[in-house]
Amino acid sequence: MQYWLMKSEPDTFGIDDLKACPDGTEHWDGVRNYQARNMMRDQMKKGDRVLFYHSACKVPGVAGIAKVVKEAYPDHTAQNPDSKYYDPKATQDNPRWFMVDVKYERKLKRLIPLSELKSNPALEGMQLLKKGNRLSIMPVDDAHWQAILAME
DNA sequence: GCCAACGTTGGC
DNA sequence: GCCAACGTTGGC
Repeated sequence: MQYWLMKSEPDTFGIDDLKACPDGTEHWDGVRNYQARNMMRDQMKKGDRVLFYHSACKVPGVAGIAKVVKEAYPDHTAQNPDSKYYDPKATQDNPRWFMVDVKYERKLKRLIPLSELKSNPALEGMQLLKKGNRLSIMPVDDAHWQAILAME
């Protein structure tokens, strides 16, 4: 079992939006970065748990927990010319982009702001906190997972 | 294969 | 809205 962190912009799709989905489950479409895609496609397994992170908003931080309920399959939005995630290079034979399904588990008791994560010595070295980090999906160490939940 | 130009992410 | 960091594109 692996822990992950996945970023989403709450103005577009936040933890409450996931919660509101049928069965609390939604496909994680729109990943258009190769590193993130590879991790999602090759390493994310059913049952893995995910920190749902709110990015590009007033108070960025960890908002809740979700879990992977379906492993990677082609991201069909890449083949839809009307989608903002359309990629003309994606085809049926070579879908190029993938997604997983995640299911809402719970919101944290409070949103844990990035500023607090940064000042927690237990989280030193965490990928999220590294300068210039722009990956929307990244693995989280067991110890870091525990340390974050201890901040609730 | 190099690298400049450009686009995007995301914190502040 | 600014800007640093990074990824991608495309000319050469």
